[in-house]
Amino acid sequence: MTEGTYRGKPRVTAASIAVHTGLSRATVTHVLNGHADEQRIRRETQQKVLEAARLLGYRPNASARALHTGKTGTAALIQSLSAAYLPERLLLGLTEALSENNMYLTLAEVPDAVLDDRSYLPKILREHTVDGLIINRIVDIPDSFIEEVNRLNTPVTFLNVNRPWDAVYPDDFNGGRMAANYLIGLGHTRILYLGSYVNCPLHYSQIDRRDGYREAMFQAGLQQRELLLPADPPTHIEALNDKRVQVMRTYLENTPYRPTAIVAYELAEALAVLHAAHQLQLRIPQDLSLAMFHHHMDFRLCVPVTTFCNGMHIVGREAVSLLLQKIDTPGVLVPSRMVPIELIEGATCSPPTG
Amino acid sequence: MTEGTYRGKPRVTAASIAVHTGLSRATVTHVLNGHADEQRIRRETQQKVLEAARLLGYRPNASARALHTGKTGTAALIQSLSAAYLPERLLLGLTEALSENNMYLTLAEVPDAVLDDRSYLPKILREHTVDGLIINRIVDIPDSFIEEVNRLNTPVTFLNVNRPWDAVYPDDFNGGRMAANYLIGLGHTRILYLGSYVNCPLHYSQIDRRDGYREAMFQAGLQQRELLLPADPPTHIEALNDKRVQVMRTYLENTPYRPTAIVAYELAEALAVLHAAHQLQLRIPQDLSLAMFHHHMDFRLCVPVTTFCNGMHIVGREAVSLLLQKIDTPGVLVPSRMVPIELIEGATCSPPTG
DNA sequence: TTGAAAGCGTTACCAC
DNA sequence: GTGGTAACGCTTTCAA
Repeated sequence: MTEGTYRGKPRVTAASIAVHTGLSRATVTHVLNGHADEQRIRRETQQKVLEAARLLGYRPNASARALHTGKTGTAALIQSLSAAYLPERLLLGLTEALSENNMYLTLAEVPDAVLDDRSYLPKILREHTVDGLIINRIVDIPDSFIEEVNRLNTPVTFLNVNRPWDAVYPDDFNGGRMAANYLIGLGHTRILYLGSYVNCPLHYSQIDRRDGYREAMFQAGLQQRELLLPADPPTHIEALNDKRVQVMRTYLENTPYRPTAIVAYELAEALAVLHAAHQLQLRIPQDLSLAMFHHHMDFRLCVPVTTFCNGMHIVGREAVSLLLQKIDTPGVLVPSRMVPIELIEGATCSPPTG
Repeated sequence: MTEGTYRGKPRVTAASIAVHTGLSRATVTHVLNGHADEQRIRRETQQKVLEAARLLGYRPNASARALHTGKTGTAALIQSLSAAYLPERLLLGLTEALSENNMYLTLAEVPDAVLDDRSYLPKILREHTVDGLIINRIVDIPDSFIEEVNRLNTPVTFLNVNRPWDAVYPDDFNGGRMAANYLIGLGHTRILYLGSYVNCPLHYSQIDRRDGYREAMFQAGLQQRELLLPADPPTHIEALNDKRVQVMRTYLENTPYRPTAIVAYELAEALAVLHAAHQLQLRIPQDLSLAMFHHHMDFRLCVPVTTFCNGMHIVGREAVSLLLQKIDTPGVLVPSRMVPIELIEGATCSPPTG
């Protein structure tokens, strides 16, 4: 018996079609793969094959093809379970670009413990399942992990990490400069950079945005001011009396020469500003301008906060393009690509009054 | 030559190990698959095999295994490109549960156009690439699409859609009741249900939450009040003068016997309430209590809004469990599972004052 | 304990 | 134009 079964129904393979049409397997696959004309197969025969395929509900078996071609047609997105940064647009950019190349994205969350244990590799890396890996901003990737990955001989691209090779990430340094210069251009001189304390090693974006801000302020001959809010509230209870808003309010109340504009590292900091300002009856933007970094302009906030957008959609697409390049010509180091930050004007910035 | 090459380096297969150790292929795979003891293979031999595997950097080829077993070890998440609802916790629940069963999640976004064109099936459905499909809340799934999917003989689970079979979704009707009863329990009598107009067919959750609210109010002998905000602002310009907040404010200002509590359909509606209340100098919760539905308590808002949480993490896990069941015993209809809504108390609800 | 061999569904080369 | 056939890497049954 040459035909397997599935759920009681016969499994339809290329062979089934051959049997059904009375042709050979080769002829069938030639037609199915579009080599029909090249092989000068009769129109009539082609029709017969296609008709049979449709009739029988033939679906090619991807595993079999993969076994033969050596390509699975998938890329894996690897990220740490606890600290995943996966905005919808990033996901969209990745799947979209992969799909345009007839590939799929496979998700592989990695428990953090694994990253520390140098002897253990996650299953997706221990097997030969994907054509390439996209490693997404694993905080403080251990060298041992990178080493293991390199030994795999599988093409790898890094996402949202500022490595010199094989990475795609937003140009946050220039973003920081842009944000500061934008406010300077509006006439502000007392501009605060607002970040947060974190419990883990700094992400490059935390450094670069701030440094870009510093550079712009320096160039303009303005005094740099920086404030760090307490770390994000980890638990429910702490959220109830949000320390972060409190710190922000205290700062705005007590600082001599109160800033007239703020560059916020991310949405979380911007929200703290909005709340503190509300509590202090400071009007935005009349009394205080606010700009932030984020992956999109979030309309649901009801306040269109002027946003320096880190183009995650493009980051995703570029990452795929870089990965495909590495799959095509393996073994070469590709210079990293930076994606420009883009300003989306909102309603929270205006020239300083008074 | 029996060994293929990849990037100039020899490709390591089970055969390589056999050659390297001087054993047969079968012995090697027996050891590799843990059938060693069962096959009573010498300890010493086992060691030799494992050692060689480690040394050569052997990684089993998933395609080859899949070809033989008929299982690829992946499930596809199918969703419409435009209206994807993919909270992180849902994704986490899915990947987590799949990973516990040694499976992966493959993402397959489907352009909306495809859903309308009954003759066209997305690539992932046209091929035999995954063991099962998880179809996520595709707004208004056309019957023709369901029909096509059923013809595939591939196990399917639906997510966030209230179908009687093969679906997993939050119990939004009971959620609506819970929310209303919670506020009633606090002593409120003037409770508003707040939704939004939408441009597409209603999602079941929009109906069920409201109906649950209605039922609870009816049971308590209280008057039902409902307000629909204008549709979400689609463009930047419209966001600048947010109609939604305006409508909300007008309502709160002008309604006789202003509600003392509001049940909001989702975060977006809750934010409109928060902003309108601010503008009207209404204190929350003293002057106005607020509860909403969402997939988690969003701490970044700085206001811990009392949240009726739709347990997307569990929904994801249950969907996988249901899918696995369908993969194991194909062809049977499985009754859908509803996931209970869970209350997470915040700081926006209190007994009415005055 | 170990080895030989068949087969999974596709592809592609090489005869006819 | 068409039809054998080997190969991809793995699993599993059956002999030895």
